[in-house]
Amino acid sequence: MFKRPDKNPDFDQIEQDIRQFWDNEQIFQKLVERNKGGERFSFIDGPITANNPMGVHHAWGRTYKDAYQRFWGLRGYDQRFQNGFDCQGLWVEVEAERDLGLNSKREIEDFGLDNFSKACRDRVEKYSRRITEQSKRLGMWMDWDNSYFTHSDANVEHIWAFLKQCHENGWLKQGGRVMPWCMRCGTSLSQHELLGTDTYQEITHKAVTLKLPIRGRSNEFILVWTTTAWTLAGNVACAVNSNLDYQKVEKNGSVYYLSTGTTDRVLDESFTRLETLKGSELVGWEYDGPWDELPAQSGVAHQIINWEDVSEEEGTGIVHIAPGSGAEDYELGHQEGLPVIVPIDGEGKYLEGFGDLTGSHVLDAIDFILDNMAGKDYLFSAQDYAHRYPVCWRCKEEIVFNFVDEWFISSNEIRPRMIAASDSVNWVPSSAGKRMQDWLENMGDWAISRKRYWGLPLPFYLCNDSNCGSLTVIGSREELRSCALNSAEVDQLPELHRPWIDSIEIHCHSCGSPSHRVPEVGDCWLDAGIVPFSTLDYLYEDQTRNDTVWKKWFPATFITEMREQIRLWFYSMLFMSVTLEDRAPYKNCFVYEKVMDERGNAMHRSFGNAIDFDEAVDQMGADVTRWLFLGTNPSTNVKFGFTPAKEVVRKLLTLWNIYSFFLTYAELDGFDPTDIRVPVKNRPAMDRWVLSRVEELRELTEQGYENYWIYPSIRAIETFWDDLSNWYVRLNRRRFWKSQADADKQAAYATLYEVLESLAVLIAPLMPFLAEKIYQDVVVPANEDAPPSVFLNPWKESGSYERDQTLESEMQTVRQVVSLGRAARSASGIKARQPLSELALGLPQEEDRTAIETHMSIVLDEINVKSVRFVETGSDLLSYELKPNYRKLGPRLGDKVGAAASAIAQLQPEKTAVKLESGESITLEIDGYKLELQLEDIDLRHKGIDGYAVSSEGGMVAGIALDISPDLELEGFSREVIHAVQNARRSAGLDVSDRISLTLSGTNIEDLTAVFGDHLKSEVLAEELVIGESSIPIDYEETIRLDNSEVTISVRKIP
RNA sequence: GGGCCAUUAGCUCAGAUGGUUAGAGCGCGCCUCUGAUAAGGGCGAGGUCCUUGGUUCGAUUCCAAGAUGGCCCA
Repeated sequence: MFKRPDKNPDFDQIEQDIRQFWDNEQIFQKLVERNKGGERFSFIDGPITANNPMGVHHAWGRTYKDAYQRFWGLRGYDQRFQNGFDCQGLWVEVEAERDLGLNSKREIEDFGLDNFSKACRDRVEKYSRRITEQSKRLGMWMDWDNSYFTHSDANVEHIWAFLKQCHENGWLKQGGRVMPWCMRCGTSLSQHELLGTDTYQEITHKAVTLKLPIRGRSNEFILVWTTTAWTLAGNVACAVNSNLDYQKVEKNGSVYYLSTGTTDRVLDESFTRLETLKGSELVGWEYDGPWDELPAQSGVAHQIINWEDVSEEEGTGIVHIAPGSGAEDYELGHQEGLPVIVPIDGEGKYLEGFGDLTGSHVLDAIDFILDNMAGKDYLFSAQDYAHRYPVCWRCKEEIVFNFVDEWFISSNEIRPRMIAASDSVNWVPSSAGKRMQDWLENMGDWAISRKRYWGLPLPFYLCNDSNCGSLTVIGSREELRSCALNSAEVDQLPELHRPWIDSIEIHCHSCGSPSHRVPEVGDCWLDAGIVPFSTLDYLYEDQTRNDTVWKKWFPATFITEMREQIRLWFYSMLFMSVTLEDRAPYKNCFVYEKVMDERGNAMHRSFGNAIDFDEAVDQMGADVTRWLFLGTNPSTNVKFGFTPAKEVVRKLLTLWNIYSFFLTYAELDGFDPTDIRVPVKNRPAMDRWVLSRVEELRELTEQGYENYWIYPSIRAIETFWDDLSNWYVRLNRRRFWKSQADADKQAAYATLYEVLESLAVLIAPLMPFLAEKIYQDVVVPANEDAPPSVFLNPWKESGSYERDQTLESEMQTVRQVVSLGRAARSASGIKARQPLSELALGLPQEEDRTAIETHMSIVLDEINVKSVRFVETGSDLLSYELKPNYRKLGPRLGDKVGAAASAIAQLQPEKTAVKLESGESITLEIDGYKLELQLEDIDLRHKGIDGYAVSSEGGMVAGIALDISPDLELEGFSREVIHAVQNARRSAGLDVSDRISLTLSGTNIEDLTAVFGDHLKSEVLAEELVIGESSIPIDYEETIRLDNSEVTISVRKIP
């Protein structure tokens, strides 16, 4: 039967044991099997990057993923439990490069693309295994042998099909654009890659102000400011805002132009204002470019143009325009018909045609550039300038903006369809949906190409015949095979990756000439975005049938990730799904925030405040980690650390103590839960109350699970087990340890057993280990028919027990009155152990009095009084306060309510109270109106009781009678002695069930034992009570001093 | 410039369909209980519920503007 638990739980050991148990007994497999064919809960896992061990920030999301999947599993829903790994793209490449000691694209190519691809593949295989183990440690249940990997051929093929669809829709375009570009990685970054949290850093650049000669006006210059001096070699124009005012100034003998708002900042010394001009007056002026002598600059006419976005916040109000090196510059240049000069190559080195600059790197060229400008006397000033500047999200090198050829998917046609699809999704919290809408309204074309290696090979084939040059987009491996010059080569491909696939050539769909694949690979968000299709065999079954895997599981019932995924995974899935199926691929999308350290700062390795996942679970345990995450409001950052974890442990110990209490006595008593003979309706009110509370909790928690908003339930569960511990167990302890094995004891055991069983199931998805532990120790040993795991125990739908709301509210009143009574006792200054004669209560509400009468024994016990007296309204003892009931009177009286309030304050409270209580109404006169008031219109508050130590709250008042009769005094003495004996037992090291022989001597002991001897014996499990000197050997003796007596206690254990 | 979120006790955070005494935990001071306890209970100190307007009989709660902080876009 039951085993007594360890006093101090070793959570780590428990979790290991439970995990072992699940493995040995194949519990997860049994669950999956049991639920097969049931209603479906389709979860799609956002792939975790298999590039490093998982961190605590992953653990937050994975806790949610596991909790909701376990919940729907408990309820019998069929699920796929498929985990996903993100396996290719720049982030994997960067880590693989680091491992291999490579530091540029050339070194990768020298190393060999086949070797490099293998290294990348090895890396993701290694870390996917590692993450799998870590996830198991967290308690995550997944079908780990069936995880998906985004570098799989299936994934590649499904993306090809998507891209082909885009091409057929006419959305695919190749074009030159200015893109954020990482010179180290040698690739451009997409819009969403640029926007991550770690993608801006404080960087210091030289801020350069040039004075460029204006043509046809000798000794007159425009002042131009830039923080990217390397782009000056691509300057083709300067822009002013035609609406701004500009100044012509004289300084040190030269004449300069700059905007009025910037003069004081730019010209820190003395200068003379000569003239004010509108920006529009400057438009059309020609000036000498900074690098006119370069071949790349030949034929460029440098002019001042208008641009309304020019502001005065920085610089001079005259902006240098380099369409090859800035996105806005490019747009503007395009409108104005300006030439595009591209100064650098992919590594950041100046191209041919840039004179002495050619071959030097933009990050190293600044000194040369400054010297050169100074030599031409173009340099007005230069100083260090620190600002937030974008860096590569993967390798942290600073990026540049560079004009490159990339592939794009046009977003204009799909935009309204995506907005509509997003609108159909239940976003939790709803602000996530607003963010998605905002993102969709502003999204640019999707830049899908990367000039890299380990990634999706874009299936774009360009005809080798320059007269044709047609683009063929391949939609599947089979199509590639049928179009290939040599189909056998396709059959021999080890995988659909570079470099192997690069050697395949196909027939141009237009002219039949050989066509070659473009060298680019795809954005990794294509890889992740396709999974609602690729993992469900979308291409591999006939989707006109109704019984396909995809039809069964698409769209996902539920997905969840952290908020930045709105513009990443949620976005790319939505894009692809709307393209292919014109609908959202998920129904409920739950979004949470970020993991911070316990003080709310971002976790960084360099700050020393980062916590490794392994360290976290090892030290706090998986259940505690999970509980900490689950209890956080998901729309705020979680403050994660060992200090908050300690608090969680403390809360968990309350639950542990209840479990431990139950097992201790159930073992002693040999309680048999399969033989419960007391039906719930025949049990004491306390039992029915706590069972009703479980039911309330079940309803609330179930809603939390169903609405993907579980965190308020965490608090409710904590409150429940606190009530269970400090109200139910504390008040009912005696029922468990008393010696008679009667129906009352049966009822107590049965009730606590049922509560623990229910609670274990309720919390199982949240803290699976402790829940399973409780279930294994409380439910399984005593019941052969019990399912072997808490997770195979069917979820009891709400309503399986009746709630008793009357009883719940009665108990609420009782607890309120007990609390008041305690406060009154505290005010009396009399020790709680001393019984007193009377608790006087003034309770204005009839139902409150009824509640106290119904549960009188609880009140008497808790306050340690012999009787309760209700002090009736009108009694001289009671004082009152009358307040208007605003809820009633407000709507009825409108702006007269203030006048009514002052009239009520004038009333004589005692008389009015009696009148109202007897059912009569009273009449007030306000502003000439007669106002009739009933009892319900007045908030009648009892304030004090004369002659008692009192406490009052919310209109209730409790008073303690202060007089102590000799009988009461003796009883108080007996309780002191019992308490002292109990302490002695403990000091003697006795077990709670040991029987003793007890010897007492001291003042008044005879009087005491004459009245309370038997009671005393039964309380302390004494079989024998001797007064006076002990004649037998003893195990322990002590003398204690009470108020005005001294008692010697001797204890001997009876074997 | 636009969007989203937050602002409540020393700290961390709940909460109120709008009703006149706004809560918890931690921390602090005093008291107390204990035959489940790494515990528990009571009392106390500590709040302009960010500001200003509006709606309303009544606003900390709803609306608007602003401030501060965070996130996102341009």
